Amino acid sequence: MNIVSKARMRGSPRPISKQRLRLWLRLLRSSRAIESQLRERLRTKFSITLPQFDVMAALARSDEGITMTELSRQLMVSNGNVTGIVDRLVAEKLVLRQAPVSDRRSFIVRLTPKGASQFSVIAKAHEGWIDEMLVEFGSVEAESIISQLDGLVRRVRAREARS
Amino acid sequence: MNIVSKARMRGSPRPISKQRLRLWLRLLRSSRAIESQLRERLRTKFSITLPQFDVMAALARSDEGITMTELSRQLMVSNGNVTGIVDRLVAEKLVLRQAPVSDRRSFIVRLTPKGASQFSVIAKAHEGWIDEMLVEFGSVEAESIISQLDGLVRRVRAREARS
DNA sequence: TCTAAATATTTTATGTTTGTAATATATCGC
DNA sequence: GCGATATATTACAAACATAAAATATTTAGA
Repeated sequence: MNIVSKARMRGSPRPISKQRLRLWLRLLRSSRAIESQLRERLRTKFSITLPQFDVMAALARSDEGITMTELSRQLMVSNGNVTGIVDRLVAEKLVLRQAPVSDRRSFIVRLTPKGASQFSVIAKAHEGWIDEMLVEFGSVEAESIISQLDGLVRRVRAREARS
Repeated sequence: MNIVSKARMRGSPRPISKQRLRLWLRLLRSSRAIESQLRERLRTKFSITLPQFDVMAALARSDEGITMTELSRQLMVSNGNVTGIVDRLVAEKLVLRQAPVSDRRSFIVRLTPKGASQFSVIAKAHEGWIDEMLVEFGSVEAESIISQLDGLVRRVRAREARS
């Protein structure tokens, strides 16, 4: 019998399910805190929204560009949604849609040269902001939490597929 | 000199700033994965949105109700936004606005009896879902991550105040 | 004390992002 | 070719952010 079960038997006010709930609330609060910082800085320093930056980051990872569906999958955002974000980036001439010859249903989205060069500047600043905000996390801690969160996401996705 | 700096000197492909960036991306991905699960379950099982649930949860923590501004602060959501969410909850008769005698600028928002009783049912299910999703986190791990995330939020808030 | 400026609280206005559902078009399997 | 599937867009409503406006309170100064 572990410490937690013993604690519950003694009527402790902190059963494991409450602790997990607290963990979730902290996870949520941290994400929101970081997101709102990023959002504000991207807006004031670079006049771009966070979702738009996220799209550009996904595109920057592959030279040939990626499809709308793949974009939606990577950003964990509905596909109907990606359309609007890409539309605005296209209007700014930061990305472009290419019709691939193989499949006329889909579009390949790519960074324009202008988009790529702007992105590299913004990404550098972005990395610096994150580095500052997460400065208390050392290498070992970071890797440990990363692997735990990966496990969490796998579990949630499996659950999702089941339902 | 620590391991990380040594690794950087040898030209390692994983400097600490990249690790922190990865940590941030995992944090974001996990939150989104959990959020989308919660959102879907709240919608299908209880016909309520996640933000509406969040508001009810904040209200449930204090019997006397709280002001719009306090609600906005706790949810980390803009105040202009809370108005709409509360409006919808008022329309459903789950919460009500009360004008306090002391300060006629503000409103106290409270759960109605109907809201309180519905919330307690939903909250129970919610806690179970979280418990399942975070099942891989034990008590010690959870507390450790919680305290690290608390530190992170403090740091981000301090940074925010400075700028 | 009394009034004007500063501050606080909320709502409204506008635009972007989000989700779900429905639709249009293209591809694939049979 | 035809039905099932895949890809993207459109339609609609909720949620979000920022900024401005409306109202109430507090503070400071004459």
